[in-house]
Amino acid sequence: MRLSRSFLPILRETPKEAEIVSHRLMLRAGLIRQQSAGIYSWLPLGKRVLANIERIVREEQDRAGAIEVLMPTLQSADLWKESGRYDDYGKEMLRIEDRHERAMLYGPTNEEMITDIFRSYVRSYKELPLNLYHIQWKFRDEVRPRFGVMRGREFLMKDAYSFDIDEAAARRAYNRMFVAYLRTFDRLGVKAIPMRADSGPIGGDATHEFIVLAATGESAVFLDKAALDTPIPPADVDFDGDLTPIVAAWTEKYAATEEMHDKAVFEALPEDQRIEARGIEVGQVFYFGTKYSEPMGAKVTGPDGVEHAVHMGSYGIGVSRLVAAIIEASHDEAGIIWPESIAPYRVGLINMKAGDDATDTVCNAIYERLTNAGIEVLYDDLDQRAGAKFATMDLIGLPWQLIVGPRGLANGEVELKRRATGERETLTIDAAVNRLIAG
RNA sequence: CGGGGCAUAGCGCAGUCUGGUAGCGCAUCUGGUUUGGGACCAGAGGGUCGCAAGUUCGAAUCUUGCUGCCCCGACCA
Repeated sequence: MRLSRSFLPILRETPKEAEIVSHRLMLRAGLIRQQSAGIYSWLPLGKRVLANIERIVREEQDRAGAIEVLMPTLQSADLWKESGRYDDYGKEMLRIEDRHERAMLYGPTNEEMITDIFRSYVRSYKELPLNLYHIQWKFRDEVRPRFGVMRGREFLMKDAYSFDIDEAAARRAYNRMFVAYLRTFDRLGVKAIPMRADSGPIGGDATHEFIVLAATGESAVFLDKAALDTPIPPADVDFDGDLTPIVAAWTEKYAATEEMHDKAVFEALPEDQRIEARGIEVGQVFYFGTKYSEPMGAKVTGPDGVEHAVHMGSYGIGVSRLVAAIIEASHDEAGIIWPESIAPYRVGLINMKAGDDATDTVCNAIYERLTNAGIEVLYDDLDQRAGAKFATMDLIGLPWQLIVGPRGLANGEVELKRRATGERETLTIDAAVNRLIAG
């Protein structure tokens, strides 16, 4: 994409409403625009990041055997009356009336709807296990939305729902999502640690929150340092096999949110192994048994010829929140530092003297070669001063900057800068292009 | 939902106390000089001062009501 033809409204000054760094940077780098409290438009650069996160989430869900669907944002109140949550949910649920005065709502989550889909079609245990997910906008009318998309009212979430014949099978489904989440967050370039979370009446280890450590995180967390070095399962992990050793490797190390914190256990750890930090919840996995299948009549016939209410779990990833969480965990004074996997473009090509025939020609050639090689390039072809170009490129945080100017071209050279480290290397044009193509 | 704060040009702000022609910086546009870390000079455009009512000869400024937004807390992906 040529900068001259794109829409990248960057801000030099920080709008005053933005308090935390991710929010400031998202506004300044032109990722989002606030439309109302907790409600945002996604501008081109932000949209690309969101799409990249979605892509990785989707790949890992698919790998783990989950199947994508798409449910609507607006739901009928009837289903929620069946589960009893229409009255329980409270003011967080945005209630709407249509022209026929039917009670509707903007979905804050989809357990009821997915359970309805399931019960409409599935009759036999032979069709299990089943895990359906979608990536869709949710609305929760938060009392106090804040920190930009970190706690918005409208947010993009991946939510998966598993259906199994019994608790043992549901545990396996839980483990599949647990492992998928480890891989997903790792690929997104963040360290998200699964932590024991408050599971309400169900008890046990039926739920984990995946938390990214960041100073501006909303919750206090406590963990064993060893959790940070626990290996991430490989891409060829066998989701049909026994995943309990992987899950156990993570869950046996101490890691808990404030609500679940057990001081005695934590302090039994050697002092240099204890980490007290703050974190951002980016995902949660939850086993809740027959909480919805029972009241909503989602049953299958088992091998015993008897109908069983299915055991369910739900698994969420805050896709839009992740954008903010990743920035919180990866930025510096100058701006965002995108992990390669989700960067809106991999390379920022900077033409130091737009309008100069020689530099224009070289830039165009490089742009074409990289683009043809499938590399996403944002080409800064604007006629601006060097300082402004560097500042913009640092702000939007593309992993690589390829700097092309008359000074270097005199020797047939360009400069390649790594955003994360600031390292610069002077290379021939070919060497630089090949380096980027080689990855 | 309790407490606090803010609302003036696209963005950041001054002016409000003490009523009297709406200002500054950045951004934008034009011309020129510049050109490797947010240039300089000259000129220009851009505002129902959040909305409504009131007080007054006169309201950004005083009064009342409303709305929007932000922060702290309680609550939550």
